[in-house]
Amino acid sequence: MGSITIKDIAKALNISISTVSRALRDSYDINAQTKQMVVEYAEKMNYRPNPIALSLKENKSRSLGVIVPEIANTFFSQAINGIEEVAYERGYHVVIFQSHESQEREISNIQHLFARKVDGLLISLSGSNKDISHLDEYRKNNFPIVYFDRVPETPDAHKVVVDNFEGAFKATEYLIQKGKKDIALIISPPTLSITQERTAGYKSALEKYNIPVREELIRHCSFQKDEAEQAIKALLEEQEPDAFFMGSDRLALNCYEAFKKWSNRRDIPLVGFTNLGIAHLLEPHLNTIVQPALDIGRKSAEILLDVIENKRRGKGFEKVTLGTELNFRS
Amino acid sequence: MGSITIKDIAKALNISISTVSRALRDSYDINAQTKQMVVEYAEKMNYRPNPIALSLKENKSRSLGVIVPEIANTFFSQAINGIEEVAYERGYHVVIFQSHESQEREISNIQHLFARKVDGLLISLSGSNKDISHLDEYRKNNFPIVYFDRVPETPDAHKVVVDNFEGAFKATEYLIQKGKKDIALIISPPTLSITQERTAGYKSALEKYNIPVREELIRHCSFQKDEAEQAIKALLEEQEPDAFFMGSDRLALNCYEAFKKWSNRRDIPLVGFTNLGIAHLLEPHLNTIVQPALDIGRKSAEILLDVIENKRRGKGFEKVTLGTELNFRS
DNA sequence: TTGTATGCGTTATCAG
DNA sequence: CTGATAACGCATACAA
Repeated sequence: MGSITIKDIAKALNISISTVSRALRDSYDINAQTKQMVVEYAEKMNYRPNPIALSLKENKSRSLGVIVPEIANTFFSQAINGIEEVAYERGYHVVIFQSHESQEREISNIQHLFARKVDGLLISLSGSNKDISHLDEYRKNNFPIVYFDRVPETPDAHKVVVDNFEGAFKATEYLIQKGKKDIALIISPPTLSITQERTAGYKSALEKYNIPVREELIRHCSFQKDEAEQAIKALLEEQEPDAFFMGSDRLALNCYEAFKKWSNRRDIPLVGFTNLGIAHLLEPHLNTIVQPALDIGRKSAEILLDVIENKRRGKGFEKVTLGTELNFRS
Repeated sequence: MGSITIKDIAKALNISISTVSRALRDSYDINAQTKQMVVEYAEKMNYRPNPIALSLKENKSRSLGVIVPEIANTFFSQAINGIEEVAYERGYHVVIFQSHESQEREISNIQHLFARKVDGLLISLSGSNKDISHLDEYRKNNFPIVYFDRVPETPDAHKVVVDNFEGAFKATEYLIQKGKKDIALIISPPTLSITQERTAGYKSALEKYNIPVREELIRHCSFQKDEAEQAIKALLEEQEPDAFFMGSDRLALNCYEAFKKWSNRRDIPLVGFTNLGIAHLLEPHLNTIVQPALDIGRKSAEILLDVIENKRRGKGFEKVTLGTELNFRS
């Protein structure tokens, strides 16, 4: 286990450290025999270059930082799966942090990550973010960052998102086509990009079918359970909605639970933006708009690594929009 | 962003690098004034020691490796939460890998982790493991390892588990007290520690109530969906069980789904060993035995860090057993 | 083609 | 009390 170094190899083979380094690096100017000897010996001794020494030398770590609000959330854990897949394939490893929806922790995570010299950052913004000024310093210095799912407004950023507008539009349209008119929307804090886009999709569908938008049917909730419950309860008591659209992943479950607690109406259809795998097992049924989390992760990592490795010189900022998958009961 | 180094400070203050280092380290023999000057300047310039340089010097990385079968699993993501909490508190960061239930990937992860010079390893073994011979090398060298949830048999290891026997016993007893006698058990591969303990708990409960164990009611399944489905279907058709005990986390959901598909009997109670947060929302109801995942993670990390930091000299190997929480509908 | 020297950021040892 | 120097593992410019 006592890891072997190029120094050990050099000593054993009676050659200089640099020769060993060159042989292993396949550098120019190296005698074929010497090279073979070194490579074979290294193989035999199971030599592995010390990544820490490399990092120190090259001032990079071959690691990517990932910040998500919460790991224990199907969408994010699936996205992380995609990120890891691509990262490991390309020789990077992944350091995961959770912001727990707190901007403060997000900032602290970012500092940690930079102290650790990650080569790039993948981030889905916390729900309590006012802005991304805490990233300004890095953005100005062209530090590689890719935002996914919850992205900032600025066009000067790489982003991977789903077509939130379309997903919300389709969901609302589905409910309208079921004859519903008073469709409640429970949605994430207005600061988030997803909130705005999904709300717009919802309103646009209503407009298409000439249904007036009732602002009192729209409620913003952060991700605490009781908030969702309050919203649902108030809506049920005050507005008598004939359908519910839960516009955000974790919110969807909290809302579903609250609905089940406060209403036994089975004629009120429920639609949620969620990657929860078990929605189809629920009674009453929860129709879902599912995000291609794995692909989001993959694509984000690909862009980030391309940026890091300078494989997209001059290409400018990219925004990738993926489609959503609709699971509606016919 | 261009991180400032101890060298920059020395130059700016016209003193030597070593003096700066000492001032910052609060080492012995240092003039109070000099120290103050350095500390203030470092503060002002937002100096952060380069962890990579430290790692190289000290030959450790202040990072912990974590290997779990799957992140996108409530139990494991909760456990990781606990691990991270303790790790960050004590100044370590966490590198997470997934074995995807493959021993091959587990081995590759371990190699990766060691190349990265993690200071210790937290691992929950993959379901396809034959043994832990791939860890022998590290175990022999006293490399700090803590196993959690899915642990090896050897007593020469730190382990954090739940009382699987008791949990399974209680679950079975609950079903017996509901008047059930032909209780089917669907359980993980026999190689896993959890499998053996839970099966023993199940059998012990039957014995206590003088119900003969019918081996044909016990089915082992790995974690693929169709396997669970086959098992449930076969049991329903061939054995007519009057209750189901699903003895493993991911299995539970697959089995539940299969049961719902192949049977509409609502008089057959279901109990599952699972941390799935939404069990109470399901119809038919899924009674659960919940593992204190967060605490398992916390405790594992604590032990590991104590081992790493030599805070438990001479204490020998520790096995911590935590209780399960029962969510049975009365 | 190979070896020597240097530096990445830090701490520790040894002189002064 | 402070400074110079070596060392951690590696890659590389320069010298031979």
